[in-house]
Amino acid sequence: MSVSIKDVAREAGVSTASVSRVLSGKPGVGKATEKRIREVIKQMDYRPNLGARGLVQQKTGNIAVVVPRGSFILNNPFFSTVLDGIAQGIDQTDYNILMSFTSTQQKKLLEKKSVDGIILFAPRIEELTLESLKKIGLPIVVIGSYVEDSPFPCVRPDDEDGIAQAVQALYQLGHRNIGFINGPLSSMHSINCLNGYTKELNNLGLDYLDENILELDEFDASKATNEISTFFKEQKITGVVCASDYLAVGAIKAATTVGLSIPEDLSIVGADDVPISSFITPSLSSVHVDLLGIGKKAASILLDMLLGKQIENKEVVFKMKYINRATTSSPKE
Amino acid sequence: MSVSIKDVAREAGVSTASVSRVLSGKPGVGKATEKRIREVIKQMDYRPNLGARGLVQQKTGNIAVVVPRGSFILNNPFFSTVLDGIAQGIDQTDYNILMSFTSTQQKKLLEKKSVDGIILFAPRIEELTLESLKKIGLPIVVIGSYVEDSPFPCVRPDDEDGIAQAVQALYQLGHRNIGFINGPLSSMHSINCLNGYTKELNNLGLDYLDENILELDEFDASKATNEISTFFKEQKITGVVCASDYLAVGAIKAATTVGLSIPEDLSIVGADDVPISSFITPSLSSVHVDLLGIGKKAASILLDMLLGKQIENKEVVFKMKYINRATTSSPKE
DNA sequence: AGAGTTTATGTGAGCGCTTTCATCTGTTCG
DNA sequence: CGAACAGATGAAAGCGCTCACATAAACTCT
Repeated sequence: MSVSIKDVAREAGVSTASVSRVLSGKPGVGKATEKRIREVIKQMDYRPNLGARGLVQQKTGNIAVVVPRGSFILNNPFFSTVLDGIAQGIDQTDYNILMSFTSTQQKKLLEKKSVDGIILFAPRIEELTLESLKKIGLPIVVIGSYVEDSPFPCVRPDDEDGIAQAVQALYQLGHRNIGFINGPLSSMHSINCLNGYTKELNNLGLDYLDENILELDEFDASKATNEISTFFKEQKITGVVCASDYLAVGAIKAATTVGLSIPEDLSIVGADDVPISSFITPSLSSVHVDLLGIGKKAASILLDMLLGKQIENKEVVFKMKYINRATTSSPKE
Repeated sequence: MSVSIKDVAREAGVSTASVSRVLSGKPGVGKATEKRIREVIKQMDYRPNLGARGLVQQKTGNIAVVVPRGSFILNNPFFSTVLDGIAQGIDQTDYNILMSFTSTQQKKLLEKKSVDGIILFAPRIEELTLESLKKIGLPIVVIGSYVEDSPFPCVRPDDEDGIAQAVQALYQLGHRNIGFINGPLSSMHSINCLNGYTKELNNLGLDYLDENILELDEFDASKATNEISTFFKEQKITGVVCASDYLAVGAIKAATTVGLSIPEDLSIVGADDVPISSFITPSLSSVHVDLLGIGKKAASILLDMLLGKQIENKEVVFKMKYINRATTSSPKE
């Protein structure tokens, strides 16, 4: 049995109330008493039991970060960078991050009362999910997918504009036949990217060709190298933009496989500008977005909600910016 | 105010004790009563308050995963893959993962009573840390760095043997002048790697040359490309093994920068075989280890400790295995 | 100096739950 | 048919903490 507030109180010759006051920095304790209490606390190595505190204060001190199941997302730097941002965002608070991986664990968390709020990584939110989320009755911030009538604030990159920038960048380099490798349209991100691609094509007066688009089942291109290879063989595109850096890395590999050299034969642009992108060979042209900032923002919104503040912006969109690196160049004559 | 066990009890016309019994699957509740209680629970959408339960049961239901501060580690696939393993390991239990980033947050977690056990990612454990860890008095499993007299079980890859395998692989390809790019020797991992390198050189009857070794300040080679470039320019090595895949990616970039082509002019081997390694261009030869397994094992050990079981193996070492890919070949004549 | 005010401290209830113990009912069996 | 027992249920204590309230002590001001 570890030392409790009672033990400290007894040892210091005061009531538990006074100890509690010192602990939570509340006023109403004499200088001398406070000093003595602090000494006893340190000397006895006393640590407050958060569960008990939570019980009376009606909060847990935890916020859940829930991510879709599967090693893919965990390994995805998009996720880890945003998570890092979240961590930084709550660093100065008393909150802890409770990780939750959907499927089994989501239930655990959400079917019990163990968090005060939730940050949800969601590629997409369906009606059904939305309903059950509402039922939870906790502050929720969504990262990634804005849903029209969602009551939950959302923070996400401006994918649509990002992809548009990528298309435009290729156009300005002289490309006229620009392909697009997308993730599954079941994800909002893919939908936004596709919109960006289509719109910008339109803006530039380029033809939209179905065969220039490859839609993969997953964002993890490692499984799709073959598909991408085939895609490249059949197309006469000179540049391709990808809905994520992961996809772009897969594209590089596939292109190499079919004997295309980059960027001479094919220009490739990624999206999200994950840290390693600038770093692989050849370094990847991509569309940068402040992932760390997204995490921080999500955290700060949730924190505000937890404080009961009214959230003005239901949707915070982070601007993206094209970064030119070594996978892009003007097309060969 | 949300619905509590009392509300359920009242609604079902029983005592809270019975509801509690049903909840925790304890015997002693009649068939009919149980059914009624379950219905009421569902109908009222009742969820037990874990904090309150923890209070009486003297546990929190959380285990902490503490990682060193800094985006690097978070972005490191080594970490995320192991974390995934941990998550899988506790998936079937009632435990939740509380993330903790050292510096600020470690304190939060450890200076309060909010977890039952800890999984600690530690590049190295110093005397001082060891002492304070002991004081915590919680079950702790360390990932990464075994310390001689540590009372805590440790699970880690067999870096020493892994690097040795890499050196040997290069040797068998015909390399006789084999370099080594290491992380900071402040980390046990680096020390083990260095040992493996040195020993294997010795085994093979190769000369150990100080100038063939580059020791970087960080494991994040993105910042060290220059250093690596310089290193390559000055050396006449034909092959180099790196203490991690990240370092290897940096080495590829650096080599390219100084005009070395891979693997013709220089063979490169990584370590840890992180998912993306097989995937970059050229695909990276590396030393594979079951990172997911490491995570699972760490979780299962901690779970055992939490159950009060005696841990037999204070140290679990995962075998590594060299994987030959595209960054290695026989040296040019 | 006495009423009023501030400041320091203690008391005790109660947060939502589990668990021990007592009670009550119905069975079994000699 | 009554003792003995097993199973179902409830009453109540208490986990460690906070907080509203009561009390006591020390000032302030006219």
